[in-house]
Amino acid sequence: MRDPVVPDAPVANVIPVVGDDGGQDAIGPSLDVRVVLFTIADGRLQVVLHDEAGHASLPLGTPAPAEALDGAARRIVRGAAGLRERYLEQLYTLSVGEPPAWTVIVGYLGLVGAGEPRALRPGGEWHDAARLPQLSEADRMVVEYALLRLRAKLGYTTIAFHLLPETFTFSELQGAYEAVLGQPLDKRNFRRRVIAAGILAPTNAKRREGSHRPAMLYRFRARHDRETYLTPPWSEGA
Amino acid sequence: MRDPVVPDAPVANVIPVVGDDGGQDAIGPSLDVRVVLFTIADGRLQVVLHDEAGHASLPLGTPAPAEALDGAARRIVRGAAGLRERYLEQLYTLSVGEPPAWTVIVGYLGLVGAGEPRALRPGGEWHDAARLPQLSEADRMVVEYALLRLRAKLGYTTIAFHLLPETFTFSELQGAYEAVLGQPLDKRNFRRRVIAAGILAPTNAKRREGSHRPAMLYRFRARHDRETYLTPPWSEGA
DNA sequence: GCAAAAGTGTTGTGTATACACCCATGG
DNA sequence: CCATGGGTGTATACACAACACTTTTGC
Repeated sequence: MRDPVVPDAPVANVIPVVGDDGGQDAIGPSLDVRVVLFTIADGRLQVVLHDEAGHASLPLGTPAPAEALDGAARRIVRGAAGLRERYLEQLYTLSVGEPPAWTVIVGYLGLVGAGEPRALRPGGEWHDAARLPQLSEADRMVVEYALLRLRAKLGYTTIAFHLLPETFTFSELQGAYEAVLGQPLDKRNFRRRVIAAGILAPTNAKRREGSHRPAMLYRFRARHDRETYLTPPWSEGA
Repeated sequence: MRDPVVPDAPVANVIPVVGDDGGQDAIGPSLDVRVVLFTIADGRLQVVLHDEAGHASLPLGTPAPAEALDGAARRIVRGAAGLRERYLEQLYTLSVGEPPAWTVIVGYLGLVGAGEPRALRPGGEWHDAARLPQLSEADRMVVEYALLRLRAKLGYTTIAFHLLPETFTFSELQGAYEAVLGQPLDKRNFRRRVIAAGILAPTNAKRREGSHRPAMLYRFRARHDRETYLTPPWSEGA
């Protein structure tokens, strides 16, 4: 039978299923929340890292007792990075290390709009997503997955708008897509699809910024289709 | 500025970002892994619940120190339910309750093929996914999200095969889709699409099981496109 | 021969792709 | 007047939905 055979659990000592005790007897893991915070600058996708003592790491923090995980992630963005995110989504949870360094890591994806202030607290720095310094195994995994999800969601959600300022030109929007996907897109087809989606509201303003025709400015028409995001209904999303 | 404004964190006391200490000083949450285990029986989508003392709950367990979360989920399926899953995927992590009952729950989605033995340990029972008994808030959320993900993934992955026996007829496959989606599908369009996807290998066998024309048996052609699943590259999937 | 499920095509409609030129402006 | 990015349309291929009848078998 050729069939997805699943290997046995690595540690596999049988721990009985607990009903609903506190579970405080065994030594628990430490828990931390890490955020992969993206923005677009100079037409390139960037990520916040904390460089300390020569090695870089994702901004992270420990949830306060009973603090919602989304709340902890928000707090990390605000506190550690000094930023205000526009979108936040839980990615994946993994368990790394051996006791007593056993840690459960909850990874988050965050987006910062190009309109917001993006100055970072000391120690934090924006890095090109394409050329990241060496990271821990765990951080690498989280970043890699964040990128995978972000790229995939460009296709079927309006997530890209959270990377832009409040009003923006078509070229900026297209540039955001290209920066995330890492490949150029056809201008006419791009416009057609975005317009067909009906998610842009034109403003009357134009942006004049060079010796060429001024560009029309648009605004994201909120229609925040939670539906298509495949995000759990209870999560607070953006 | 009409714009995804994010409310402040609920608990919002500033906890400094920790570098990489063990974090063992604050009281930690208890951690459990819960699995929403689906199968198809009698043409209906079913879920394992543990009925104890009158109220039902998802099968759950506590990860052993340093045990991978996927491993813990597998162990729960094997141990608590007495089953062997064909597919397993992490869903979401949530933090519920107040100290000292503070619990971090990692939710999993599991699939059991209709070919496998599906007898459950005492206390476990298969319930129609459409008519579940009352569950805790947390369990309800996890089940609801599992269904959402499963339905969505039917559309762009081959996940449905993990709900079927090793060989199956077209009608069984279509029935699985219909059971999960909760709506009928057109036979001809369904066949065309599945064949076009090139994921079925015909066997020579036929199934004869009534006073009507025997059906051709197919086998899933493994091509396990991890790609399309949008599952993290490090997860062990099925 | 009849009941019951298996199997099979065509047509229309919409959606995605490929592709090249004129427009408005500043200097 | 020229360099620069802004803005526009068409033709073709492909994907998806709607829809009904013939085939093979057991009884």
